[in-house]
Amino acid sequence: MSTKRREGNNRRQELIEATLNCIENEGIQGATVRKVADYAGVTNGLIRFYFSGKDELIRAAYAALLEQIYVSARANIEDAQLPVKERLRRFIEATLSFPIVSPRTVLLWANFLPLTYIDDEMAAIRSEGYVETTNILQPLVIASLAQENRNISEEESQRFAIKLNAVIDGLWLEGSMAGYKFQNGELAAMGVETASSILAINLAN
Amino acid sequence: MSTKRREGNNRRQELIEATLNCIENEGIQGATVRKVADYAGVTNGLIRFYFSGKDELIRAAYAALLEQIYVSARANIEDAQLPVKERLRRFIEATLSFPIVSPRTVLLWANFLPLTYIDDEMAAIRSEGYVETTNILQPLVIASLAQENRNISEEESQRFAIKLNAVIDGLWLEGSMAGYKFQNGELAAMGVETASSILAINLAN
DNA sequence: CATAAATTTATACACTTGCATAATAATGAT
DNA sequence: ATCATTATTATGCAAGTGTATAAATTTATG
Repeated sequence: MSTKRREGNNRRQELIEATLNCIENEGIQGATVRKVADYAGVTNGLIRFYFSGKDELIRAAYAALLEQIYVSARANIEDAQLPVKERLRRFIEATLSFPIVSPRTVLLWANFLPLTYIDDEMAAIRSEGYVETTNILQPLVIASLAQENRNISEEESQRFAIKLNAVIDGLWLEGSMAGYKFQNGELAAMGVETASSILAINLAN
Repeated sequence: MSTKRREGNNRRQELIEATLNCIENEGIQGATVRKVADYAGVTNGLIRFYFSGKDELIRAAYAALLEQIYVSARANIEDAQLPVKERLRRFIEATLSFPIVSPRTVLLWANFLPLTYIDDEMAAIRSEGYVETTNILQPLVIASLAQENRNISEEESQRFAIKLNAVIDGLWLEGSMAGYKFQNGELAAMGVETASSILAINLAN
């Protein structure tokens, strides 16, 4: 009676990846259901079998993109054993390295961003992850400065977090769009340098 | 024989503004020739009278947006009489204030950006202005540091410019997308603060 | 194997898209 | 005022859009 799911069936995930590839290459305008189906090597009707419609497909692709970014950003900082300054440094380095730094990521990000101002559900997907990311930096800042006996107010730590976040975002943009300017690891090093200047602390290893 | 242009005829500029308004509200997908015509209060056929096609309209709108941004960014820094540090400070402040900092500007920027990866002519429009902007910061950095008897290499000044540009871009994004977080002038002040930290110089007035 | 369920394709439809073209209105020159 | 030029609308069309539906195929299960 109970219908078993066929194993190895990852069509849904394949369609999501095809959507991201299609948007990367053709833009959000060019990402029609037929072209997405082409990218996935199936016919367009199949999309309606796995998704209620194009809107749900786009939303799922956006959520998947943000998830991929968050996973990459948090890589190597989960280890609670690490010194906080090292965790902060690793977070900056991960965010300023491949695959977050890439034309693909920034292109997908730019293509989806306007949709979050038009579609409430897209806005919700964005804000979910936004809170998550914001809450990473501020505690690391507070802890890193506390290690140097610098106790700062809640407001100060928030401003530090905003500044660090801005540097990271800006370097991410530049590195993604003009990657030829930077050698391997140079962008991440500049991020750590700048963060050190802002916090008046030495984050380099 | 010579056909005089009717005075007060700014239809072309109106259509460009209508395009920007339409993209801001409906996204690049929603910006069809018919909707743009609606925004301008004319019928869709008229667009083909002033533009060879939709592509040319979009390109003209993008060029107009960039021009508006550059004009705002360069406001108040042209005066060669001003001390260089003040010019640098004013550039940062202008870039981190309305109208550059606004949901509209960041939305339009994000909507156009992907097109510059698909359409070569759009790419050309972007790179024209890109060079212009990049060449503002670096000379100001060199001159500002020289005033403090700090002579730096070409490479160093370039890295400083990239860092400053990153901070400005990142704060611009944050301020445009989460403007409720900042009081009047707070964002610009944070930009000047951060730039001061990066350059190890006092830019505040 | 036989049969039902799950998956995929094929086809059609109503609607939107950019663009072309002709008709109409407004303006300028003589 | 008349006429040519400029500006604007009205209408139509071929191609592309998302979606619905039924047919066909593959897979799982007895």
